[in-house]
Amino acid sequence: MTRTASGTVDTVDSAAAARSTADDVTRVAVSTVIFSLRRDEGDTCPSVVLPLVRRTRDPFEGDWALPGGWLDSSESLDAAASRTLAETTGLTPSYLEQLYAFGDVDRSPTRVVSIIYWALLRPDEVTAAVAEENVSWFDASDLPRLAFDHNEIVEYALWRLRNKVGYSRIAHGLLADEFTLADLREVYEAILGRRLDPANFRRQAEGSHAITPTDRFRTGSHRPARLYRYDHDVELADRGPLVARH
Amino acid sequence: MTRTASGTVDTVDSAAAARSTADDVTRVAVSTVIFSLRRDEGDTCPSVVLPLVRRTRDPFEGDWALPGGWLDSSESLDAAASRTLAETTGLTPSYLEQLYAFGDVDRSPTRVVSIIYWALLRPDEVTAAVAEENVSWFDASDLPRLAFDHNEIVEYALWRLRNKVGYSRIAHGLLADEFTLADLREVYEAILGRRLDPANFRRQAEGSHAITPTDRFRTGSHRPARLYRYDHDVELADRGPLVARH
DNA sequence: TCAAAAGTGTTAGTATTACACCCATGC
DNA sequence: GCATGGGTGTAATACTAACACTTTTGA
Repeated sequence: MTRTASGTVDTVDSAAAARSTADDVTRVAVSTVIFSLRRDEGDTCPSVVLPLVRRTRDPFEGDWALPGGWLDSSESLDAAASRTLAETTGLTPSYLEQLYAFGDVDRSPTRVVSIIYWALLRPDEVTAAVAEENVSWFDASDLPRLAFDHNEIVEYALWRLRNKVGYSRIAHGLLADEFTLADLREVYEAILGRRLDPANFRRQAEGSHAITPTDRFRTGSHRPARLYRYDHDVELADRGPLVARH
Repeated sequence: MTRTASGTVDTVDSAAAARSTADDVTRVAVSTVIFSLRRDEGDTCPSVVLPLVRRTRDPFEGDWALPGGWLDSSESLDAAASRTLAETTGLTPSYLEQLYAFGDVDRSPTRVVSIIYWALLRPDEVTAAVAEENVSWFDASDLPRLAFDHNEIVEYALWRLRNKVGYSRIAHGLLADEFTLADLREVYEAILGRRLDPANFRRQAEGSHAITPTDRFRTGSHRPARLYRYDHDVELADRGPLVARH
């Protein structure tokens, strides 16, 4: 059994073999940008927040970084994202999707290719992480200087989030099972950074057939608001052929 | 060779076993799905085609696979995609973008994480590859069984292409510098797989401010058609913050 | 009763679609 | 001339945005 070629074509095998001296190996890391929403006391609208981990060793010791870890040779990329996420933050997000592979030569002192995922957390899923050591939540629009190229990565993840909220149903990943239309609208407003007309938003949401009204209401300070839940038939279906792989 | 998984211990020879610690390292490959359009003789509309490379050794010897190669430790992912593409096919596409990272454990006999790119070729860029050995062009809708998980990868790339053509200007990457509106429309029709109204398409294209009319015409069998070219100011700007990195 | 959020109605503007029609050229 | 694709006009429809208005609750 020849152990040389496997990835793609083999016309470059000899060159690759010559290069693959032990410490020349490029390692593969997996990290995740986790988004959630937090509403500050008596605030106009919630803001996008994400958890970061303080580095305890070089390089970038003391700096904040995305949660992650090394890819284990016996697990898939998706599994590595879930595992490293749980290990570093204790979180198990409801929504997890690959974002991009970053592999510039100088993005780390040693050669590291990082497969980045992004995740969404419902408000009830957030509790786990607040107790963890070395984990802290930051406002996405007000980040410190992060380790490696992680500032750039978060910017890209935010761009994807804002884009995807326009044509997909990912707001689901940031809401509890039951929610009012105002809750849903606030998710969109927080991500898009602008107010939306309640009347028009209601019509769009109801017309999309992505949500179904329940017969329950949330009572509160004013007129009770009807609670809705997502149609599970409609969710996803915007990630293409890849979702069928699991 | 029909060896499937790497787990059958009794069939592994001693040399391979001796290397098995080194093989615990996951290697990184880079491959590319290259799309172009080909119009068959007297045909209704062009079809999407892509070049594949025949494997000359195990695993999947004799099968067709995506062009690619190993990531060199001294080059970025983008550079590796360009380099391996040129080495295996002689092509230098005008459009090249990362697609997805595939890393399931059993996608190859040895552990390989493949960073997949996708590319678009203008008709004038195609010539280089037809002369290469072991390279052949296939209709995207009629592929043979490919090596590894490359069938799945091509499906995903096609999905991305069809999606992106809806909100982006990537048709640019499949056309020569100057083109008629019928040329442009045919690109969309080939990718989307349906006919478009010429009148409405014209208005949309002209109203998008992505193209500018020249004062030249293409003369042919009927009334001459005005030639257009793309506004270079407008192109791209749909890949988010990542494009600024080069 | 009043403030405020829930929810409904209406209208203007804009984009999409379908299709009728004229124009210019090669044969 | 006439067939064919290039190019223009137009009406119907659907979607979007703006905003006036009614309803229902807690205080």
